Amino acid sequence: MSSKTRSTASRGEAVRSSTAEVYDLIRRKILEHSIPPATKINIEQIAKELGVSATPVREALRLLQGDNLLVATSNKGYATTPILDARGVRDLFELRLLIEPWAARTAASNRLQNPAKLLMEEIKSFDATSDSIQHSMIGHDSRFHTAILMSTENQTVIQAFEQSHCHLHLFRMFRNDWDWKSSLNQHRAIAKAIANSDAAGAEEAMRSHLNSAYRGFLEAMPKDSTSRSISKVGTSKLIQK
Amino acid sequence: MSSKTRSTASRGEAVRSSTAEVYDLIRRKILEHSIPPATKINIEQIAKELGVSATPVREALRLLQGDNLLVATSNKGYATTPILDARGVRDLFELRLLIEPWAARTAASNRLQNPAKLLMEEIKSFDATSDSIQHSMIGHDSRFHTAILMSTENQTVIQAFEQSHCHLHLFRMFRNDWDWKSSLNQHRAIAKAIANSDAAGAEEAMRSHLNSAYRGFLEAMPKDSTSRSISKVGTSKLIQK
DNA sequence: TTAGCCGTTATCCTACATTATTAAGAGCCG
DNA sequence: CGGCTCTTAATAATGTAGGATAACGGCTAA
Repeated sequence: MSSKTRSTASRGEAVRSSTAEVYDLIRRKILEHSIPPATKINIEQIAKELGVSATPVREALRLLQGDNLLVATSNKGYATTPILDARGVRDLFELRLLIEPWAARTAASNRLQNPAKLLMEEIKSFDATSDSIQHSMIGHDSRFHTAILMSTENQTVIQAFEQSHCHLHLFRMFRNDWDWKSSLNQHRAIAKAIANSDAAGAEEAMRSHLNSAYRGFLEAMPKDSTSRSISKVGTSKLIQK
Repeated sequence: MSSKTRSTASRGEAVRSSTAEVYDLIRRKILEHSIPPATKINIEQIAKELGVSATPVREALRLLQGDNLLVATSNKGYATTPILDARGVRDLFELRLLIEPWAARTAASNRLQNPAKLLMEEIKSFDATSDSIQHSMIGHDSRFHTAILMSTENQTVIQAFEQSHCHLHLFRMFRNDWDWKSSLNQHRAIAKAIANSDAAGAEEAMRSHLNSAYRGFLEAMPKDSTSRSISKVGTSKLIQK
């Protein structure tokens, strides 16, 4: 309580509310996979670790529930979303096949803000950093597909796609025996078609890329569907500044 | 034998929390157009009228914010989403053109749960009730398109589409000079193609229907884009049991 | 082993305090 | 006298603290 932490910070820096701070932190933790799927979230614990009351934490959790990043159960609290089952993967790729080939076509047709340069740089920068394949591959994949989608500048479609959190869910089922070299080649083909303003080629390259990825995930899927329980996080710090 | 209102209601009826109750009510109010667009929401007022504290109201509003039904501004509160501008309408119809023709095709291919019968009944029941064109037409339109989408049974796509709240936004710009007879005929064509399991025909009928609707909305759009202010609701009861 | 009781824990809600925004009015200058 | 700014009070959002209720886990006893 020494100097006023909150009042009159009106020097341009936005006064970030407690709720927004908690929201950003937990959202980041989930998307960075610091919190495993189907993990219970303890309100008090987060409140204590962040030094805030329970109410802003609860509001942040409600926001994350609306974002499809948490599921809430009455009188039981919140948990991260579970691993996708076979049907969920199928539904997700069906959505991707509806949106992303169109996005690639649109990107190729966009001569003013053609994202090809950005895509090439993204592909190049991936080759360099290859320490942890899982993180770097999904990270690259996410940035690559997002860049194409963004270039459409259709906020409605972008929002509809992002709320599916496809890269979060796919990361969770990622196997180390993934054929990432093949994926990278497909990315190159897509980027080249976009660079050449080859709309039909970009659309088709994206479609075949998604089909190939779907087949890969199907093969890697566990056959048993008995992983439904909510695991409780132990004494480990769930949130750390 | 205690007459506690909340405890031991375990006769199958779910014990609905205050937050869920507030959420359902306000959500319904918005989707039923009882609350105009760009209208400020007063927390205390709702809390008082529902006889609950402010906290569950705030949680419900956060959920609605996550649903894209409210927008929040720091230290200023919540308001319903504003009227779509020309770009918003364009983005929205682009999303519809990505999803709905596919949904119509899928519905036509679905021989087990073909929704044609349901669609025909929906069209028939519309002809009867024609007192308030605006409500009945958009209501019918919403049910018709939703039924087709639902028959795909793809929860991911359904969710992505519904979070756009297209019928809410389109209702708000609806004009009474709308050519609803033409729309109804297009619905008949779509339903017939689905009934005949004509996948290509259903897809094309839906596409041309959406194109036609988009042109209609473009013509009806106000040319000035100066309606940006947030109107405050007066002394009228915003929420009524 | 299993059913039932009981203490613990965490969620959920209420009540209150604090902070920020908004609107109205007084004072000042042109 | 009119318009502007600054001040101030009312209003509403945001955060804290604590109590009531439901779920969970371990215990005892049949």
